[in-house]
Amino acid sequence: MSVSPGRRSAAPIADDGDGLRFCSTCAFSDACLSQGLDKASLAELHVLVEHIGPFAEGQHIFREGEEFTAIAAVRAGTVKTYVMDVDGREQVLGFFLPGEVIGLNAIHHARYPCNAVALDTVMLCRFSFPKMAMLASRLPGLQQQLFRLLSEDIGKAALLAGDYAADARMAAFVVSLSRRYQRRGFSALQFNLTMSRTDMANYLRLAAETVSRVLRRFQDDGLVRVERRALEILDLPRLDALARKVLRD
Amino acid sequence: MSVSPGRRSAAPIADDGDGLRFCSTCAFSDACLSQGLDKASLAELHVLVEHIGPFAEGQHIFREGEEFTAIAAVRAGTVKTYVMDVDGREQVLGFFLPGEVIGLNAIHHARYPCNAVALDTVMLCRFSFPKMAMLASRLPGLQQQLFRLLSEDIGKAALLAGDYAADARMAAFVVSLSRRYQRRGFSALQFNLTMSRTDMANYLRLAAETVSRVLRRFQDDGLVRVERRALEILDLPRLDALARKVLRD
DNA sequence: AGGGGCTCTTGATCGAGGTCAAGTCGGTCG
DNA sequence: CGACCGACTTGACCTCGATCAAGAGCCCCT
Repeated sequence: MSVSPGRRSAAPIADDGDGLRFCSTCAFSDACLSQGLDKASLAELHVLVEHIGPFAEGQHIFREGEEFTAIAAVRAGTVKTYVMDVDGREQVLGFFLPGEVIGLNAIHHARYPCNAVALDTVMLCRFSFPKMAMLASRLPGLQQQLFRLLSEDIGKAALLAGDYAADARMAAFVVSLSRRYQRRGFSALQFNLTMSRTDMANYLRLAAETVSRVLRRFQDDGLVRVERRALEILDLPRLDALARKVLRD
Repeated sequence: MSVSPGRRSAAPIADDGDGLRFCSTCAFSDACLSQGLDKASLAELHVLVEHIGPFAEGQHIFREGEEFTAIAAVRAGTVKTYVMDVDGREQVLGFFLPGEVIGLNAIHHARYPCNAVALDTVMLCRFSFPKMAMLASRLPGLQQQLFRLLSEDIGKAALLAGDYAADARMAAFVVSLSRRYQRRGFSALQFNLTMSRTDMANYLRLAAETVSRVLRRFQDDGLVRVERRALEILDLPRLDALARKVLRD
């Protein structure tokens, strides 16, 4: 990606006797790229991995307009992507948790169309995209997985586009985080909001004050317990119901 | 796609002496799939094309939940994609003009996540996706083009997500249509709105009344001339300026 | 400890756009 | 031709969330 990475290291491959296995340091974070691949393919994919980081809070991973060279899976921490409005206001496009892939929207113009910044200490698995594409030509499973990831992001982006009430947006956001953490093996009911209220507000297209008020109301209604950045979900079903309009599962 | 297509025909390939050429009946509509491909690749791609249609106004091309088998390039007419809200309200996701590709967001779940309906008489070029993916393995140019198309749609979807004023949304919509028509060789300054005010409103997340009022204001300000579905752009620069917040070029 | 930043919260007011209601226009059908 | 029906327009009012303003809590720093 850009100039900023801390350290780099080749990815070690562990052999557990049964054959090649994913290296423990990035096993779960690669999951979304490697789902459905056989061991031989995994090994080939693994050669492409470059572990980079740590990025400190506030450090940029790439910036709008930079040449696109690689996609990256988040291994640890949270990445925020955003663009700057014509009048200098930040527009948050998304938050990427461990296991999720950043940079997919850069393929089209061969330039990153947005900025990506670390919200806390971030570790990444970097994949050269040209090399990845070449490999995908030989590995149908990998190609398919890339198509799937890209296609998934189209839907995700459309999610926030609706004109939902502030409650529905907020609930959907919380439920989405919960599910994504759960999928990666974290607690679904207790986690930290790694982003500021302002970031959440920018993402949800609400004012920061509204985020505050809605969270307050959620707490008063016994849906969640919020204290600073720590969030506990107390009534997931009711939260789900609120989020349903947006998430449409 | 689903059960409804009218006629089907194999795609004829014309030889202009200089070698294989795209058949005239779908030359431009395939453009976005075929950009950057050499002649040999084009010929291979062409074998996959199935011309289907015409679909009459109101006829569905696919429906939410149906098994995903193919993507399709619009050859003529306009396709609207939409989903139904929990409380039965239509949410318009997009309009697809000649040359644009529908079905890309279905790859992920192997099911169409939305409905697609013809707004007027629609002709399509249908491509079996499994076959297309296989071919893409052999033709790096095609694979790249598919990645690009998918990546492009991620950005497009994010476009509407911002919290823009009604004017900006409307202007961006008109400018976007203008550019897309122009790219396909149609007039950039005079075209028909093939969708109803309600559809536009649903797409732009506005009330139909607001769409009416904004168009009225645009006309009073000398930006456009609207009469029923016919639209003429009178002051593109000023319209561009209004749209800028949204389109960010 | 005591500032001096922040992030976040809470309250008061305002406005863009939604909603409701009533009309107008154009097209279609008996 | 006239009645009807749908798409569209226009006006009056109201609501949700933005904005403005002020205060509370937390953290870092000397």
